[in-house]
Amino acid sequence: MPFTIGQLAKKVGVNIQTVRYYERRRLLTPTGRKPSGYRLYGDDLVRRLRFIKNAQALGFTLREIAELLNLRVRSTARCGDVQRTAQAKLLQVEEKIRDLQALARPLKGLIQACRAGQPTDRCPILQSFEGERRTNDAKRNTTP
Amino acid sequence: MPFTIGQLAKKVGVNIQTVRYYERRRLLTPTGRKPSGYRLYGDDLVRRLRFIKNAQALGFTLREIAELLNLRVRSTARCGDVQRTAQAKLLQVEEKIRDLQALARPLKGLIQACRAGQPTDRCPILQSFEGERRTNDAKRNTTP
DNA sequence: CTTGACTCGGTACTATGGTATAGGGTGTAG
DNA sequence: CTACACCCTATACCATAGTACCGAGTCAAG
Repeated sequence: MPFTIGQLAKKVGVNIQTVRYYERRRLLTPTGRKPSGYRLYGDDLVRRLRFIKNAQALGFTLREIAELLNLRVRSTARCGDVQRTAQAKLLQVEEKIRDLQALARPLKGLIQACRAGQPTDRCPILQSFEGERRTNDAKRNTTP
Repeated sequence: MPFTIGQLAKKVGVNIQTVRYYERRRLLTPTGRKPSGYRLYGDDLVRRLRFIKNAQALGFTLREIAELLNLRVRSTARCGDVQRTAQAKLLQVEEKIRDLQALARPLKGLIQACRAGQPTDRCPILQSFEGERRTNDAKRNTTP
């Protein structure tokens, strides 16, 4: 019992055009087509679409999301590639987690300060992550 | 010993145009100006600019970043606002952390599988976050 | 067998976050 | 005092991610 693009879009809460856009970007290929040409989707594609939207909210670009989705061990060959990519993504993810934890701290402090009626001078948020790491951003060109 | 826009941009590794763009967006006001009109920046603005770039990599929009940067307890008045915003941001941050941890798990599994030479059928990443929460996205219009 | 909701592909438009370029002024070392 | 690197404003342009609209075909209920 597969469903149409409109039903998929409604289930996940995205625009129909967006679904078609992801198809052009090779992120979300329909399970099949009706003879009429209508796209047909199964539940796995609901999960995939949700993944895309969630990953986006974490600061991954569509290009990076495609990379994540293509990660799997097909055979012993190409395993080096997969391992390298997965390792790189893992480092990226772990850094994001650290940064978010650093950001959570002053937010908690702020909530405390409010409760205590203690004015906090300057901006306490700035104390969170001051590093100059700049790990991210697939879009940066390394040789300008 | 404040410095000019070019030096600021170089310190943080962003384009000069970008710094001016953030100024237009009211995210980064120079400390002062020379009589000639040259913008002048201090070390606090280096930190602020780094914050902006880091927060962006975590999936916050410039609008959200401005909100974060304006969070501080000025007086006992307006404290309700601050507390509410900080609380909302904290929840958002904590959800991002959970999602990233969920994403880290299959990445680790993948690296293990590679080492063991165990092919993983299908895409193991998809198992990470399947929820339909959709907390994020300040840009969604609530009434379409 | 018509009507209304849905879908098709294609093209055009939008918002966000930048980046480039033009035309002119500033600052300092030689 | 001039050459060169830097800065100014302003405007134009770009990529990414999405959205809207068009004319035409599809599908199911009445």
